Amino acid sequence: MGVTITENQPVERRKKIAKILEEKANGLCPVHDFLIHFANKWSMLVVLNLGYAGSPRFNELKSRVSGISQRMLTVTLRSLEEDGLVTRQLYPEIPPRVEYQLTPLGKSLLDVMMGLGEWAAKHEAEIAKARKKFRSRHAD
Amino acid sequence: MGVTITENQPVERRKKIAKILEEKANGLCPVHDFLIHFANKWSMLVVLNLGYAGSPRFNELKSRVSGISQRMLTVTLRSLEEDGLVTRQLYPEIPPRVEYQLTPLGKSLLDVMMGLGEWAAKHEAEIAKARKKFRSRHAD
DNA sequence: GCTTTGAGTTACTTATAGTAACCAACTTCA
DNA sequence: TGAAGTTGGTTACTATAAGTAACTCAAAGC
Repeated sequence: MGVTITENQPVERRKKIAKILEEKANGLCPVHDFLIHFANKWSMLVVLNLGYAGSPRFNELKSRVSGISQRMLTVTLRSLEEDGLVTRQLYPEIPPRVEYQLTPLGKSLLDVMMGLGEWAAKHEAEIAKARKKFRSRHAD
Repeated sequence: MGVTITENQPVERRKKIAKILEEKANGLCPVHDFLIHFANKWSMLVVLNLGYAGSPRFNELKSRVSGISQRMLTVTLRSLEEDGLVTRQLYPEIPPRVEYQLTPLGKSLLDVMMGLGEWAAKHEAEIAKARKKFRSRHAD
């Protein structure tokens, strides 16, 4: 009843996260370092979409990830490839055919990302409500 | 053995995510809409740090979230407050005292974020290896 | 030859992140 | 008296990243 939600989190888990966040390998904690590359909407949406699309071709992926431009899809895919989350298979035909796929590492991240996607979908209305409230309070 | 990791994901779950990503309320899918606000390293790191810091004051949080500037912390906290993830408690003293705290909504997101943090820590070395490999292949 | 095709580039504009200096108003110390 | 320190910010500016639109390549089809 008066129990807060974080208390559902095992204390051990919270302690571990605290430790990770304080840890610094070559100047940055691993979470920070990863988020620098990955914490942007296109990377996340591309991983999420690759999760159920199999091994789509470039344009197929482009039409799935609604709103993304050709350039940003290229940039995002290169970055994911660099981090070892995605493979790029080029078939040297003309016009070219290129297929993208999650690596095992990418698939393991997908599991976590799906949680985030589900959270976003579940709490959509609550967030919208909060924004509305905030804006009416801060309107002048 | 030859089984890929995504196959560990129940098919039902993948289908649901696919549906969510295609869904469009006022032009955007809820995941996209949420990520526009939240998919940046500072928001994620602030939520993660608030997760174990209780209700820290502004400067306390600033020193925890390593590398964040005063301005970006302010901007990030306002955005989190707007989305209903964080509360801001101002005590009108001088010098001022302000305490930040995750809301229940913020705490529910924390659960998911901890998964992401743990993933990043676990796969740090693998990512570093992939980056090195990518760079040596693409060096000219 | 002119058009289409897929998977990108390139050049350019706009938005966001990052840096450094400044502020308010009260307390402490000299 | 008056200079310096305190906290939680702003403001003005620069650097980086995202977004937009036009262009490319090499072959196939008309």
